[in-house]
Amino acid sequence: MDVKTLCLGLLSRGDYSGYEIRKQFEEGAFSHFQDAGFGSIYPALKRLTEEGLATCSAQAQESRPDKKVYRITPRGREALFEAVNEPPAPDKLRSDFMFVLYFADLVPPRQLDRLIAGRIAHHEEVIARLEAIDLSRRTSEEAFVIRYGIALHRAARDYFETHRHELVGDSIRSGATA
Amino acid sequence: MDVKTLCLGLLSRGDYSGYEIRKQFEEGAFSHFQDAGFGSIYPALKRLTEEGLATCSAQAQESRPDKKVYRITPRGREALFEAVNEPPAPDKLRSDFMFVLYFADLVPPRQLDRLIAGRIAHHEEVIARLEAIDLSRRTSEEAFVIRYGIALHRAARDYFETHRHELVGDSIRSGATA
DNA sequence: AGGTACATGTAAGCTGTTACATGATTTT
DNA sequence: AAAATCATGTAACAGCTTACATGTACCT
Repeated sequence: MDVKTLCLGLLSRGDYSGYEIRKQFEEGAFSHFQDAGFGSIYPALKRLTEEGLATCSAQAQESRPDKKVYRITPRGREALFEAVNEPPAPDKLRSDFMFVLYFADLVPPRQLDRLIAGRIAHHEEVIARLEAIDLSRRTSEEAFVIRYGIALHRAARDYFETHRHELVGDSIRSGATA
Repeated sequence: MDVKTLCLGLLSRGDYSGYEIRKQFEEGAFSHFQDAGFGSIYPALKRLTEEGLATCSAQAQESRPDKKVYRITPRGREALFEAVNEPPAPDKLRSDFMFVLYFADLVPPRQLDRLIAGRIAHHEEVIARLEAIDLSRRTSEEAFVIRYGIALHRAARDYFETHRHELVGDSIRSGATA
């Protein structure tokens, strides 16, 4: 799924500027399974407009660049319909963190401990962010996906809390603290 | 983490050919958090050799191309050490499947039901594959990562089994089957 | 005085994917 | 007879990331 389709999806639920779209990728309901930065969002919105899948209206603002608000067109909705009815490509996960853990014997115990603490904190953050979303204002599909995110991040957090001692516990207790 | 470093990691646990490395990405302990195809593995191994991080010995085989077996060098081990002691980049997950679910109202209920059934089956497959790994032959770090994979895929499977009715249950029961 | 949030965009570069090229052996 | 497995590699392409370019307003 390219960034173009991702943007189209967001626009199907409301009118947004590129800046707002990026914020949704960063903080919104999508944030736990998709990502995109300015460098891919702006060109994507441009192409969406060129292809007639969205329209753009520039809103003049004082002492700021024009805010360009995009709106999905009927043809854009068709394109989104077709995209979600295609068999989805397999998930792609790339976790440098897990790679590091796989070779955790090469990492000093202290650093490893900090790393895992940071990971747990990160999961807590994501959980808090997703829990803060008011589900009563969302479609049941959206709520399903958001709750999935919460469930998965909780599972990850719980795993680390329960098993972290298997990685760092012993090394910390023996001489490493000297 | 680029494919070069990923290959270096695998080579730190044994000598392998490009073909075998790909199999490990596909089926091995890594498979649930990293991925790479031939098109990136072969060039990566070539560069590893050029940079003196691995050596390559071609083993002649009858009626097959030479099998090129790579072995990590001491400098390769140093490079791996440095890589895993760098702060890891944040995880990157791209899930077209979750995107589709987010807009599941656009998908016919039957198709949605099949999609979710397939997803559950996929999680079962990954769980079975990871459970088949003999942990007694692995380092505790590797076992930790493998068990993490099992835990996460179980959580995902359980979520779908418990909540799938929220997405498709009602639509299936009402007129859609006509 | 400095950092963050608002606001958009381009260009170069890096990386990875897909398709192509080749060919024998083993399994179904 | 077809499909999968073994086995390596290149070239073109697509896509995303990073850095650059610009500037105001508000908060600390």
